[in-house]
Amino acid sequence: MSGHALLELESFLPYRLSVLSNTLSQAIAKVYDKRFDLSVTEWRAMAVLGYRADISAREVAERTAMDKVAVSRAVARLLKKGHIERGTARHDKRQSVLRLSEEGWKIYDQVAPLALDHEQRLLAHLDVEERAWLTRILDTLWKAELAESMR
Amino acid sequence: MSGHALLELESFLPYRLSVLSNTLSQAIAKVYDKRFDLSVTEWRAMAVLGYRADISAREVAERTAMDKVAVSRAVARLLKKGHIERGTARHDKRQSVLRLSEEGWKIYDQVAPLALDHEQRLLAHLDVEERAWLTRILDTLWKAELAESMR
DNA sequence: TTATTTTAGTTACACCTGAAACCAACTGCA
DNA sequence: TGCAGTTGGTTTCAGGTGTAACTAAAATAA
Repeated sequence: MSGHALLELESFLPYRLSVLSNTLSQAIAKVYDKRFDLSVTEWRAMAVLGYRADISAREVAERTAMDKVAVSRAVARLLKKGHIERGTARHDKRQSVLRLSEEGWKIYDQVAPLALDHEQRLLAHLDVEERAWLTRILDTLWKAELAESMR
Repeated sequence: MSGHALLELESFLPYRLSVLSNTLSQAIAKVYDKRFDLSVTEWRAMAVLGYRADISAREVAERTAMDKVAVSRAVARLLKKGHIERGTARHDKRQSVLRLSEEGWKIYDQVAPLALDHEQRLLAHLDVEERAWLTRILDTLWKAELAESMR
């Protein structure tokens, strides 16, 4: 009976997720930071634009779970580097229309395989059953946390 | 055949982990930030000190997976607020010896249950089997990533 | 039509962060 | 001893970040 709540960080779920995900993200980030001078936010923006082109900054924000300020800055940097191109939506002059430039695609085509590769090397440690559980569980937790955050 | 690697962010493991863990951490962080004026790093340091007292800053860094600069700053702020106390190790005058102050314990005793509560509410969405799988899988991934980072 | 509110995106501010340089104390080895 | 290298911890600097305030355009309402 210590009289204090027992919070062991090492087994506390939010902490474990955080450490794992940060280590993971940084490991991948380091690669494209050193080799391609891309920050995490920049790469995320490029990643969604590689998957779906001609979308607005707001939609990039939604799909990357970054806030619009972060996106605005990432977009500004990517424009300056020439990795993306920006137009204006015909039906709404406020909205931008973003897409990877030819240069951008060249970088995407190098970085995306690296990222996927890292993921595969990790997943290689899990068998089929575990992967299925993981996917399902992350999905459940994500929905739960979403609901939680709306309370 | 698009000719480009298919990287769908929504199903990319590092991305999913990152979004989930950030949302989760921030949700918890918001509580103790608003109510107790504690940053994530500060709370993490307090959490390990609540679990194991009289350890050095280096050991806090290890146990929180923060780097020593972050710990140094967190410790400085916690000292100023009076939440922790600092001594010097007898056998090594460079090392600090950190522990929660009485004030610090009072805060710990309020925050720790809140954090544990949030975790419980999340875990409530998983059944016993899923929790077991999650624990095992996170453990595996963590070890895999550690090995990966040493390559 | 005009007035009000909402939305897309940028800017300003104050804070937080990591990398590298730094200092002091310790260790290992000759 | 004494010198080289390592380690614990702090400081500095250059950027990144979130919040709030802002502008312009669009949607809504009167």
